[in-house]
Amino acid sequence: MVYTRHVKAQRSNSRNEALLEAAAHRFAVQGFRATSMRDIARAVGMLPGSIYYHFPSKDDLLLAIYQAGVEQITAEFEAAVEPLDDPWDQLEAGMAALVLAVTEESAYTRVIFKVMPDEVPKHRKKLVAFRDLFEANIRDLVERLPLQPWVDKHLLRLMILGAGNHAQLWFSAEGDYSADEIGRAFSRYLKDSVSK
Amino acid sequence: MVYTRHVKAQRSNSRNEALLEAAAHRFAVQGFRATSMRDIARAVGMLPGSIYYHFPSKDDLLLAIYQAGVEQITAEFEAAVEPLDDPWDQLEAGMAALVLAVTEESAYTRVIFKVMPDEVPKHRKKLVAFRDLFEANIRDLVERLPLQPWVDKHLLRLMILGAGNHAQLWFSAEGDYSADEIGRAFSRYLKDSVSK
DNA sequence: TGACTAACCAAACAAATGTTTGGTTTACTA
DNA sequence: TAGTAAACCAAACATTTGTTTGGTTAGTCA
Repeated sequence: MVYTRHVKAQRSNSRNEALLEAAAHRFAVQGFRATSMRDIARAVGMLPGSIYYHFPSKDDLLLAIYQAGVEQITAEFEAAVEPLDDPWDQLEAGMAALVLAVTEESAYTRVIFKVMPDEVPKHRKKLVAFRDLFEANIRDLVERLPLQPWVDKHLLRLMILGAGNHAQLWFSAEGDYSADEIGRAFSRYLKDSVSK
Repeated sequence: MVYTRHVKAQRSNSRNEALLEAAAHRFAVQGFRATSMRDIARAVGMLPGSIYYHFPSKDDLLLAIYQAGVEQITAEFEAAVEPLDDPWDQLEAGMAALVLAVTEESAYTRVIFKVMPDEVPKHRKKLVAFRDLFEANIRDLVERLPLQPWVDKHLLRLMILGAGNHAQLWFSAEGDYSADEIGRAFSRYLKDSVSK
């Protein structure tokens, strides 16, 4: 019984991940509504109805992707920031990690910035909560910066997020800039203005 | 004959604008795909099929909105920037105009930043062209800034656009900031860093 | 008045959508 | 080897979608 469950979990996880990967890729490229269950099924080589053996609905598919995406980007973000001591070095590394997350090949993180919570009313609150979970990292990062007194930390955080988020629209893997270059450039464009 | 056409144009324009206004509002709030022709029809008080007397398709509706939006935002942008002499004052006013455009009540301009060209393959090229038409204004604005030699004008322009664009996601009309405040704050956060 | 047309209605259509249902295969276990 | 359950197929279902078609109304013009 227990052993049987273990085997099931293993098998299920294998196809589960393939499904999540394929769905995430489509969601990141085409968006949520423009991606049909038939698209996803075709990508993993099964029939549309078969997806419902693994996930109860399309909405829940996105929810799972959101969760995986937040876990991944948070891990990447912390790995890039925590080793550094200087807050401005942290900003530089953090923005680089952000731009990387919205442009990298792995689609889980990209979905978070491509698909907005309003598109899935059923899970809107949960999706917002997931986003907040990540954005708290940026909030903390800004909080540690020694800023001029006239700088609004709230607005600065939203500016950082917006600049990074927007990169997904124009970033090209074969382009002139790497995600790292972009993130670090953005942080340089801010530092001397707002720094104390 | 000519007179008849004139009358037709007048009448048609009246309902035409009502349709565009309603469609733009829905597109700006819910997005393109999430808005059905039935939604739009209900908003203007007619049946879905009747829309096709005024516009040949849903895609063409968006195209017309895009055009109107670009004309409006370009006009607003130039009206805000041209009277000013100092390039940095122009940046401040330009970013304020940008944030206003993505958040203001009139929905035409908001649609441009909400609905991406890829969502309407039929008119993708034309939509991109319309966007470029506006973005050229920001390009010119950045071009006039006296910048440090290490500043990449291309990246700076995209950062400005991203920060402004992103405001549509969190701006609240009853919130703590006006569109003007936000835009001017953003420009301040950049100026001293990149200025020569 | 009578013809004409702009503007709309009423109803349907074909296609695509998310999802359900019942059956079938495959592999492991007792 | 018989049985069990995971994993999937095959086919349909109900709904929503953009759109079309033929008819109707109201106002204009000669």
